[in-house]
Amino acid sequence: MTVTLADVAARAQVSPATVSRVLNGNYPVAAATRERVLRAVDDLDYVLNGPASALAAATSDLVGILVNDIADPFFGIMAGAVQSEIGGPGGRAGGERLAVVCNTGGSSERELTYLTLLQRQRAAAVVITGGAVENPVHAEAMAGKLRRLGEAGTRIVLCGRPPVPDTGAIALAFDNRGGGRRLTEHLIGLGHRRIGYVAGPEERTTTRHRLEGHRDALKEAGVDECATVHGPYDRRSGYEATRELLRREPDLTAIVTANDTVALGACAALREAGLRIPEDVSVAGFDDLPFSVDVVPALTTVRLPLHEAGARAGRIAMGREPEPPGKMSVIAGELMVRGSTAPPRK
Amino acid sequence: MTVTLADVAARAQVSPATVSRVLNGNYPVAAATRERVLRAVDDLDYVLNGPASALAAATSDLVGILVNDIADPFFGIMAGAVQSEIGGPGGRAGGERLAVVCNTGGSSERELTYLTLLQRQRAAAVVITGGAVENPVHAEAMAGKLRRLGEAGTRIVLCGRPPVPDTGAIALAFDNRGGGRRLTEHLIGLGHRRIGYVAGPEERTTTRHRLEGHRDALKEAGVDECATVHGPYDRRSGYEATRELLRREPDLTAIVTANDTVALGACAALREAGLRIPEDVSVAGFDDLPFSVDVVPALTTVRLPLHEAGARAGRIAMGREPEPPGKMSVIAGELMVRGSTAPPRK
DNA sequence: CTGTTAGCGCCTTCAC
DNA sequence: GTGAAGGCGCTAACAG
Repeated sequence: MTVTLADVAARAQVSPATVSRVLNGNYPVAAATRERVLRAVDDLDYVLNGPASALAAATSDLVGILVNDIADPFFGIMAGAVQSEIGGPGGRAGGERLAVVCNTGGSSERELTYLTLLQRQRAAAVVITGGAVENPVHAEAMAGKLRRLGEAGTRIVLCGRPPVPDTGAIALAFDNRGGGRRLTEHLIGLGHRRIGYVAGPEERTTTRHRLEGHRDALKEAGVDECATVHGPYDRRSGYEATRELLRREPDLTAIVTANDTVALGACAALREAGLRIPEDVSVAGFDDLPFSVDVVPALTTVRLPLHEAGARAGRIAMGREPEPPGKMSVIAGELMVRGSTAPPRK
Repeated sequence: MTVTLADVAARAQVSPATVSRVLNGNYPVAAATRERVLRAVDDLDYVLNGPASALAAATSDLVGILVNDIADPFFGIMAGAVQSEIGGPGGRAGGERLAVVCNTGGSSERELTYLTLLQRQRAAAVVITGGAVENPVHAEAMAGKLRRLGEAGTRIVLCGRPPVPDTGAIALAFDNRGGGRRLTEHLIGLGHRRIGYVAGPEERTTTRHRLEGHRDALKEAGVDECATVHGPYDRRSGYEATRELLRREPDLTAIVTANDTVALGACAALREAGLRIPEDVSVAGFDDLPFSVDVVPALTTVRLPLHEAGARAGRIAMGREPEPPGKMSVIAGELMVRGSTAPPRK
């Protein structure tokens, strides 16, 4: 059968409690005894039973990370950063915590389901990345779930979405509105007046805030809004939405997109239509994913410090960094002007 | 305090055993009773205690996924695919299994550490993605660890690395050698004779196999090997290695790289040196990541069916797809000829 | 510093 | 179809 802590205790001629203390290192144990125990562990190839200790100690070494899509670098970068900060000393027996990555696909039901699953695991913490779905019913359910998780002792950090009041969750929000605004201001500054917009899916905070920033900039400059098309945050959506935009507004001179991935699709559609970037049409993205500097022309975009934000979320989740005042912090984006935007042709 | 199964039982006026049976659905229970139990669960907002059931049942709902770097789409795509196949009916109480993603950073020690951690969690299965480190000591340790994991009932699937004999692990290996060979054959066919190679880190199966394929093609065509530089699988390495190559072999007409990400760095270095792609120098990648079709010129590369491979690994890990004969299957890559390669200038 | 004693919350034979 | 009882493997007070 599988070797247990009792077997180790027997071989080391100590009590099970002592073995437990050695393994968890949270208690003074004589050096000689520790040696003996460690040797026994080694001899027997003993591996602690995680569920058993989690049950007895009422905590676990699991940290949940909710993402829309782990294959998307936007989320992959944040997840990796969270992960890099949750290990190290501090946890039980070795201090290594494990990251449970949950792909929600952007569905609010799956989000809730995964939170329940993590609650079931008695996760030590949960980091929720990406924007939220804006729907009163779901928001209500979400708030309740977060509250219960928090009461059960799970620390919750939102990374890239607005706070959820009265839940105890810490929020690190990106300044999507400000970024969207600066992007469009940049275009207007170059002389563009007909600016198409490929937005993300509706009913999502990220989509709304970026779009609002865009509209703020237009309004302030007294420029009329051109066409806006919504779609998922993927390349294909950028491609199709751009074709649609070109159909509806043949005279546009610039396109702002929901994010860099969408921008890639937009560029492909423009080229296919025989339009040059940026000579005929300027294109702007959002996020500044790693590939964005390598496409030709390099993409003008808003850099979001995804790695830093994820790392910070991880540290806060582990209690290794103080919570921001008011349990909320806004992370700014940085406008990156590159080759994909230029003044419009006369 | 936290509500337990006993509380639910009391409220539904049944025994704890019955509640357990309803929740796990593995046992006949009268419809009326089930109703009552379910209502009580709802009323009390009861959430099963995962560690407790894992302890009692000696199994868990966790599936481990080892990756080098989750922020790299190569791994993100596979991890997402695995994840999409491990849910659904079959597990305990709801059937949802959780994916524990472990970033090894390519370190063999961390790989071993994570396997131990997953063993501790009594993971139902483990999928190990990416190439292996080729080092006798580590290989030995690895084989032992996999064997013990297997004996403890954890199913193991290797996705993208060669088999480890006598461990019971299933292997889905990519045909890196064949892909590398076809890529170089393509270049030779275009007329290239001075082909530089930016390889991945040494002592890794992926690196070695791709390089061997390259050399096989050279030898068969009677073409001398030009320079080869090793480095990590990242953009920066491609950039630096390419500068090094240009210094050592100014007359090269093509560069083959370890993967698409490295190819991006190579392209940047070439452009910086005032060289046009593909007019002055052809560039080829490997993997066919999503962005590779969007860079300009689009990258000639070898497409690996990452999503399909990951999904299959997930299904095999869950016992939902029969094991390949001989516990091993080779997955072919497909040569994608695009704009980044062309005949050399005369 | 170390041993003893109770559980942690659930599942699973075994009877009814 | 349902209840009763024991134990999964470990930890956390208490004593000493």
